[in-house]
Amino acid sequence: MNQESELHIFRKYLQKKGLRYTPEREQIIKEIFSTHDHFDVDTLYLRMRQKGLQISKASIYRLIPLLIEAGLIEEVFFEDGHMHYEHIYGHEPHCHLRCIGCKRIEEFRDPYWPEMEKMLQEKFGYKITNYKLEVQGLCPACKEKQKNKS
Amino acid sequence: MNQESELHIFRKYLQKKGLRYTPEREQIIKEIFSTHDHFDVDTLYLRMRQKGLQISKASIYRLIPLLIEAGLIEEVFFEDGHMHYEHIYGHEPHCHLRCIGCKRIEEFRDPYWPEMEKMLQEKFGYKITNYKLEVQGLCPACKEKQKNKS
DNA sequence: GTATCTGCAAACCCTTTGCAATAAG
DNA sequence: CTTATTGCAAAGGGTTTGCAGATAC
Repeated sequence: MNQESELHIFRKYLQKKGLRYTPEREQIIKEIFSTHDHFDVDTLYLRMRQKGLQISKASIYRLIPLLIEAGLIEEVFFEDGHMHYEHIYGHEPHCHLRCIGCKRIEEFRDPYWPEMEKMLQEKFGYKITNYKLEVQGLCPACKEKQKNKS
Repeated sequence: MNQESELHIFRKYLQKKGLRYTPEREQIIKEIFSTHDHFDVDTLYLRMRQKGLQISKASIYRLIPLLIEAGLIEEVFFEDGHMHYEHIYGHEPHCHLRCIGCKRIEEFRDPYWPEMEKMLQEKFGYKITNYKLEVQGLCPACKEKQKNKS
């Protein structure tokens, strides 16, 4: 939950891989974990520029696979022509409910997952590493708007 | 399940929208529904070329949003830099279990979905239109391979 | 007849990559 | 000192689009 932990985990990951801890990487990670929100490369880049941090997009793009492998972030969905990411370290596993009208995203816990996971392991013999549940629909406000149109 | 139905549904959709039913569109749809598999634009395009059908990629790209809106196909995942689609008309709703090793995909039914849907509708007030559950892991064969490596 | 559709090629946009200079360990 | 990293700009690759001719209705 606090920034030290993510940086610490990432440093250990870099060490194990023989990679280097640079000021650029530190700044990017701090920026990513400064909010609890999903992010995409462009938004992150602009956010950093606005704060006067001079980081190239290339460095962000090159960092992302490392953060994923280190278990700190993951791809959540591809939309509007680009990938969106979210933190996973320090977050309860959760699913997304997205409004197709206003693009709002609600998060919720999947109470059935433990049973489902067991079922999949038994039935298919897989070692499960990851799951992603995404539900789409119309939020109350957009539902209302749509009703008024028709 | 049979090709007439998809074409029929699509014709009705076009009519309602004031759009046109062309030989090109018919050929693309027939090709898409000639298998039960997922597909992507490039593979579909090459498959059609090999059969001697002269269709431009642009026509495929322009048709896809219509097929989605008509409820015949849907985006399943973005991988290797491009989108993958699957039929939904005439198919039971199902989820995907993908092996991160060999990229194999198993399909399964989610027995908990009806309850989950009800829960989401009650808790968030959404009108649910769509859901997508994707599980990743290692299939038995790839699990074995990985064990031997370490 | 009129508006949509087609194929082509160019444009677009996100992402990756080659390179030379820099810096971490 | 050695090897990874940076920023830049160019290349890559999937997808979209402008256009002029063709065609569904």
